[in-house]
Amino acid sequence: MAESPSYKHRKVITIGIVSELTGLSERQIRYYEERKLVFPERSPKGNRKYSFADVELLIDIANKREEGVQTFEIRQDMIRAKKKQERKALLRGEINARFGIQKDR
Amino acid sequence: MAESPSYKHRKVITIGIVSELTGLSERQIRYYEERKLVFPERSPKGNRKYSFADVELLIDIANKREEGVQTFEIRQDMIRAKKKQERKALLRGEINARFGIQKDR
DNA sequence: CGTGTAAGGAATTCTGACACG
DNA sequence: CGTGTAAGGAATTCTGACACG
Repeated sequence: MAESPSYKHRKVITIGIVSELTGLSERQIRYYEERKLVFPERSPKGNRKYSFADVELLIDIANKREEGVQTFEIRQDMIRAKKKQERKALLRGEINARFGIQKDR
Repeated sequence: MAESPSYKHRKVITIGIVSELTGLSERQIRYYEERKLVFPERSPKGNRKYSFADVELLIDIANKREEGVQTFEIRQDMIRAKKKQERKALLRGEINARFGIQKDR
């Protein structure tokens, strides 16, 4: 089953701590957002909030960047990966429609 | 097996967000620290950092407080619970010493 | 393109204290 | 005892921009 949207995906970490956790500068982190690689939430007054999943993603991005991969390519790969999993989810959905688990019985 | 010291116990949440998450005022959160109920870490310049486990603990504390339980009693209960689990850990340790898993073989 | 930096302002957090009860 | 609040300062974060390359 999918993991609960709990600890790993709750957006609660401020940019300063993300910076410590990833070794990236705040400038870099904000720039990757500008390039649509990460999507922090915002506090009422506009402060960015990240999840552990975001932190891990940023570490992956940092590694790719070290290899010289451009943000544009990283973004393409992310989009492709996402579509791929969407197709899988769709497939699962179709299967569930025929053989899926019955709720309430 | 015990959960990894990962997401749930990493101290990465600032007090403002903990306040939002728990519904407690920052004053209350700091006071419970003064009464030795929570133990946040500190960033280099002194800002408090909490874990999701701390957030859950604070919610428990808030519930107890609503029932009129004083911080002193809450603390006593926590100490008792901790000792209880230490005894269990000790017991496990003794058993492992005789029948435990061997490392390196 | 990706990142550093100085700029100015707004929001956050910290501590110690007075208040009430 | 538990919590609110005003106080003053220090650290954080934000945006838009110039710089270099």
